[in-house]
Amino acid sequence: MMLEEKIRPSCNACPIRHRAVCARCNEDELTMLEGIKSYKSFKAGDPILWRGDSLTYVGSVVEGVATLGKTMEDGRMQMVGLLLPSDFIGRPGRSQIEFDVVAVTDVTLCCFQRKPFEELVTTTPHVAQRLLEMALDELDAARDWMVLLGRKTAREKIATFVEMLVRRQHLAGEQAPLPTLALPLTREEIASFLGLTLETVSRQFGAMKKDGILTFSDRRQFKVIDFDALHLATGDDADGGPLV
Amino acid sequence: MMLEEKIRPSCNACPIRHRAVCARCNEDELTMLEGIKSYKSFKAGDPILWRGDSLTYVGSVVEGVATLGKTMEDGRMQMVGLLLPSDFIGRPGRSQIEFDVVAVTDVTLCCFQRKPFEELVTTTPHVAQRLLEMALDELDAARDWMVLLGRKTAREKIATFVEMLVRRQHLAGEQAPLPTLALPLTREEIASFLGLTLETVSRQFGAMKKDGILTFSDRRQFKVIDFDALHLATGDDADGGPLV
DNA sequence: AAAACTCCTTGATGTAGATCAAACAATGAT
DNA sequence: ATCATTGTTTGATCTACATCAAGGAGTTTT
Repeated sequence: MMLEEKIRPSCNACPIRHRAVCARCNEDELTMLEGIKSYKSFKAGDPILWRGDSLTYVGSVVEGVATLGKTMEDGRMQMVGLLLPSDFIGRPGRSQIEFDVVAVTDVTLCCFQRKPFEELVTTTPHVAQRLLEMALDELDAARDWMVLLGRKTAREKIATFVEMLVRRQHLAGEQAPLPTLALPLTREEIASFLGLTLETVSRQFGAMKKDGILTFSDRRQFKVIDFDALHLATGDDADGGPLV
Repeated sequence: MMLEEKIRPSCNACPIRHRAVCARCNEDELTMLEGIKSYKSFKAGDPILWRGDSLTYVGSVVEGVATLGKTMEDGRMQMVGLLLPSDFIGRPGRSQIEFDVVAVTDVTLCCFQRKPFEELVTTTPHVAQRLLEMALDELDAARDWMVLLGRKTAREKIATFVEMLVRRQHLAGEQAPLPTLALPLTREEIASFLGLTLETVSRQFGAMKKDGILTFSDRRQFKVIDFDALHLATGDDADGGPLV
């Protein structure tokens, strides 16, 4: 909730506070959206959508963390996205979803019925445009992640992942110099995001602790001590392209 | 050219034959598009766009094959997309491109000036909608490729790649049972698409030849002998989700 | 027709990270 | 308090693929 307000101040005026669509909606459109809107909650661990499920809703994360992934027949699993507050779920124009969506913490979604939502997309250029913009952002992020999966070392993967978390959580909070950050995923979940095993993730966290880049107060609570060293360890170039 | 006509018969009536936008354009829109359209050609090996280049055009591949990729500072390279005829290049709403686009064969593009094209997107819901649809398709493909990069073995990667080529080239030609297919990329380029080295690619092709799945007449010309074995080798499930 | 490329294959060796295995928290249940 | 359960660390070993190296097979250049 706070997040959306920070990103798009104009959302304050919008009863829906939905990053995707409210920024330039007029009164009629907002009323219409309000009518097809509902909030849904999921407990940590709950599946939200299963591959092949028919999509009766689209929406976005209001609170909590969910993952987007695919499991192969023999059980190998790859996460393909991390859904944090303000991220969109579902695809207007598609009746089915291709990936599994799972709540990793308690999650609240703000949902719109898909059919009427698609009506809105069809008739309202700025909504379609905003969704296109978001889809292209996600596409860039997915492609950057392909570089990570295909070419980066285990250490570079971990560093990139941590840097992404910092960047995403920084938007929400203020510019405090050394904030303690929450690690919303288990070692196993991180591993399946990075194309590694949980043991390798654990060892790399250990190494970065030893190298004075990170400290852990709790297994799921950490601080970045040396941002420069962290960035250096990502293998990305100086300016640091956008990643998720 | 033939390709677009097969995919969207309605494009026959459209002077532009541009899969992205012409399907439901009216006369005014077509005239407008015609005015900002131009064809551009590139020789095999030519860079088409470099990361960070400002995008003055958007467009799509009419003929030839191009690759989309990113090179890390130390030279490691990952391809993140293969651009075949009808594929779109560039992002309305973005002034810069995040990846390198390179012609691997001689390439012809059909280009539109970005600024006026964006005007059209802003004012014409069905164009924005069509672009959204395409972006979501690409996103699904990118995510499937993330599963490949993160979790598949070398053999599975090669099998998946070959199956994708078959699928893409099948749309163009007719349902001939055993067509000879062109391998548009070198071993090195395939390797950088699959997150492997060229030696591993070569060895895996060798193995699949020995196993009676493929035959090569030339290094760049092959036939699939055993489609079932090929699909089995991909590691994907029976129904075979869409991949590029 | 020889030289110089570029691309590909094949072999020998090395290694990052997987796999196997055991023990150690932290949490929650009885 | 004790016992499960779930997540994490750490160690020993293994292996798929990378890396290093050399030679072959087509092209293009001279």
